[in-house]
Amino acid sequence: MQRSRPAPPSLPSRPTRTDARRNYDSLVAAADELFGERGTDVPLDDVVRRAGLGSGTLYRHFSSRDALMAAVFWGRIEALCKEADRLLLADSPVEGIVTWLRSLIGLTMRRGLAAALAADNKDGGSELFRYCRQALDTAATPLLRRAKEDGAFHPDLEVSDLITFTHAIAVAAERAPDSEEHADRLLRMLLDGLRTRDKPTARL
Amino acid sequence: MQRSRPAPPSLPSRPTRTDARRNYDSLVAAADELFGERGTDVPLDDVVRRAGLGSGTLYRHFSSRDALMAAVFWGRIEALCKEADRLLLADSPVEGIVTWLRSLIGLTMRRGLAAALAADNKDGGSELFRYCRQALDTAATPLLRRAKEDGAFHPDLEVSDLITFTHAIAVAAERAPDSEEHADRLLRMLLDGLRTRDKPTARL
DNA sequence: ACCTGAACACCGTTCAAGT
DNA sequence: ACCTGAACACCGTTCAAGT
Repeated sequence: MQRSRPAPPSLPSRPTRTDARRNYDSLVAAADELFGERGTDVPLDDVVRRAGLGSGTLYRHFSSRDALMAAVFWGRIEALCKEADRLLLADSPVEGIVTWLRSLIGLTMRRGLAAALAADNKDGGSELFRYCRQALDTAATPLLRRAKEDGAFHPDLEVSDLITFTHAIAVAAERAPDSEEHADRLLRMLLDGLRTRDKPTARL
Repeated sequence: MQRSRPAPPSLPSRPTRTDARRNYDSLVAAADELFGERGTDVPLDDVVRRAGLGSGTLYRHFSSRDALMAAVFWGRIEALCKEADRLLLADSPVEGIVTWLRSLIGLTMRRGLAAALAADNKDGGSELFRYCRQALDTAATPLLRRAKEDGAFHPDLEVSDLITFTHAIAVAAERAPDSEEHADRLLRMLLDGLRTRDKPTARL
């Protein structure tokens, strides 16, 4: 049950040499800051400049913008996957997965992460993002299965589709002033159905 | 009831001079082809080259890539808006809007249009895309209102959210081999709820 | 008025020289 | 081993010269 999760295919590992590791960390820290301030499409040159390094150093450690993004976000994604494991022990299967979906939205909303992960669907997406998606899918699978076994979710629902919808919520709520509440409202509607339940009083 | 829909704020109008109009049309045609073949992020230089023109001509007619995309897609979006008007006369309010949502997915799936419209949420989005979104919102509003009056949709549901979810479906189904069916399945689940209905047999 | 294409700017990426 | 920064490539955008 404690099987370790493998690292992404090409996630650059932290170097061992002291100066190299310091540079690596500076780059990740600078990128984290700038991604937050100005979005994940900030010029890499600015990341390099804030880290006080040469541009070649960035490419030594990160083969692409995606690799840098993965290094910045991977820690948080991993934490989210661990949370999924913990939530398997929740009293209510439904509460377990809903709590997790809220956490997912909390991570992806802002920062443009949701849009990046959602857009990654297309074949052109990078290997690293596909790996992030897959890690989230894998983590959520037992949560969803448990909820299905409880009869609480549509049997045809696939994890990847559930997460895709969740990304849509994050993207949509991102612009709203009360993004938290807006996201919650959308999540509730998504789970309960945009159509009202068939009640005796409603026709059809 | 026949109120005319205003043109987008900066949608470039077709020039009157014969040679200019021919160039304009060549650019739109070339862009339409290349967007279909290689995605909407194809280099503008290639569009210019296929049209057999100078690069300055493109910028004379289209102030940005978005303006070009708008010119390419605006006709189809307008047609979709008109379809919404027609569907207001459908026998069943629910069928009316569901049919329209299917058409919307049909337009946005492939071509990366769904991703572009969805990503446009963020403030950085262009004025033209915001206009496209708004045109779709405006067209769908009476359809949704009618369905709500019929008691078929959640009263809290906003048009923009419904369309956002629909974009998510288009993005998600785009990669699937059987995209049409996949999209249909997701749409059905979205409307009916990802959670199963509360049945006497299911607990909670 | 409109068109052309060379020139410019921006940014990602590489690589020779240096530590 | 790793770092630097100049050099290169790509692509969007402008503009002087031409019709």
